[in-house]
Amino acid sequence: MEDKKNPKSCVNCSFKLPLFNLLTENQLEIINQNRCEVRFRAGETIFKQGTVMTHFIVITEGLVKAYIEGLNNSNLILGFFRPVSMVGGPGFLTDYKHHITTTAMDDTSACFIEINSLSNALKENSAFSLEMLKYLNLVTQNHYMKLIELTQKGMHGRIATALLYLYNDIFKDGDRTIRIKRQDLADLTAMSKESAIRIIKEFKDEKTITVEGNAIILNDLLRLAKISLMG
Amino acid sequence: MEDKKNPKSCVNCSFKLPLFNLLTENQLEIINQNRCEVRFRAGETIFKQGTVMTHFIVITEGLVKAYIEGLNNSNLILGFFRPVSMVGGPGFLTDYKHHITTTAMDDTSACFIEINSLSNALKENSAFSLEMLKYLNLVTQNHYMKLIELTQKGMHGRIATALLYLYNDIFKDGDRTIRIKRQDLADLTAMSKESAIRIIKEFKDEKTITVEGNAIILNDLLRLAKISLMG
DNA sequence: CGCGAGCTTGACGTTGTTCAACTAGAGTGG
DNA sequence: CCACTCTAGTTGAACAACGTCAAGCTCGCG
Repeated sequence: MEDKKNPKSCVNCSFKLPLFNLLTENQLEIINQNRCEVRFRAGETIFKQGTVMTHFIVITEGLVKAYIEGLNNSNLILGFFRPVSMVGGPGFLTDYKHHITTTAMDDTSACFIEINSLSNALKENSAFSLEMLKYLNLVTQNHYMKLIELTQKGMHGRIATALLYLYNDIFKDGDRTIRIKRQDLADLTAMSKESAIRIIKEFKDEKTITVEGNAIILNDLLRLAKISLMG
Repeated sequence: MEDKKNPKSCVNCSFKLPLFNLLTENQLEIINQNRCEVRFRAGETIFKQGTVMTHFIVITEGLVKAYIEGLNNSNLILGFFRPVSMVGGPGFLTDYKHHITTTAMDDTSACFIEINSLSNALKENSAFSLEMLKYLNLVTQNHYMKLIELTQKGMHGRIATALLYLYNDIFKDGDRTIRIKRQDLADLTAMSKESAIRIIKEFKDEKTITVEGNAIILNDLLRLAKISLMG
């Protein structure tokens, strides 16, 4: 972890989320004075479930995994985040604790926004807080989908959905390659690592995907979509 | 369904949620002018997943079931609601669609609050919108718990948790009796009706509960809590 | 070279679903 | 009053889905 000088202010930040364009220069300046930027190496924990929530985090570089630490040391991955994403948490305005853990998957930069300056901005700026409400509602829609996905689909469908999610939202850089560890794929789809491996092998044997170590190439997106719908 | 006269205004409503005490008399009056109260008979649908979301609903009487209509005609019950509860939905400020279906379990009264008057109040009143953010975050905490519950526990644990939820939150009227249909218990715990029946029978055989038709008496709360933690 | 982390595989047991049949009770119409 | 029907509950047997355990593998790295 390395602290960065603050060459730029939130006011003219090039990583600014659209959401923050609703703030006045003055409001941004106050947020700017109460933030810091931190770099994480791959594998490091950014914040941990159960700890006190003092900051909102905005990912400005790298790749982050967000997961719930559940029962018997098994995790449920809620999703991955690329720049520029806000990673808050439902502790805000409630118990001010983190309810999830986030770790860096690649070397990652995150902007830590102090929570009080954020809630002040929300109090002062109603357009901003309505956008925040909208954001939370989108998150909730995702949770609904995830609940149905994980409770009503078989393993093939869940893996197919996960692969398409990773392809569409996380590794959307032109080619059809995604990179993920087997354990992470299992934690994303709520199954055992061995089961995830077996499904991946089936997809490989039927040429739907090609596997090269941690890289998975999606050959047949249509077939994956079909399996995802109900496999 | 029977329309009620409007003898009272939101301003002095006795069913008002604490949240709404943050509004000024004027703001409440505007909401009052754009609301209506509707009675539903047991079994009737209050609003249905997929339809346009024009109103927020506040339950003032009765009992309501909220569920996601998932795959293959199977539902996932998110929870039950007693007066006084707000039942919104993540369509607010996003796609303005209902993402869940709600039905009346008993004869039920609901206050329909027009969405524009609500979002105007949110725009004007920052304390109100911060409380709304808080409310949404609490809902999200619940979704996290539900995700872990449904993906990481066995059937015994899920049924025990469901029984305790119904006892603590929905049927908290002194005695230890809850009332629920087997199919609803299955939809609440993401299992088949037959499986729910079998677990209930096991609990009955070991005297943890007593069953009389749709009524279930929880004899051994401690044991249920233990099973709920990891059964 | 040896070590450790992640990957892979097979055998096996458990968990949970499906299907089909049967039961009980509540309403309905003759 | 009796058939009839509909819904909800119940049960067992067969089956499928999924997890666990144990072993062996690969590969990068010190």
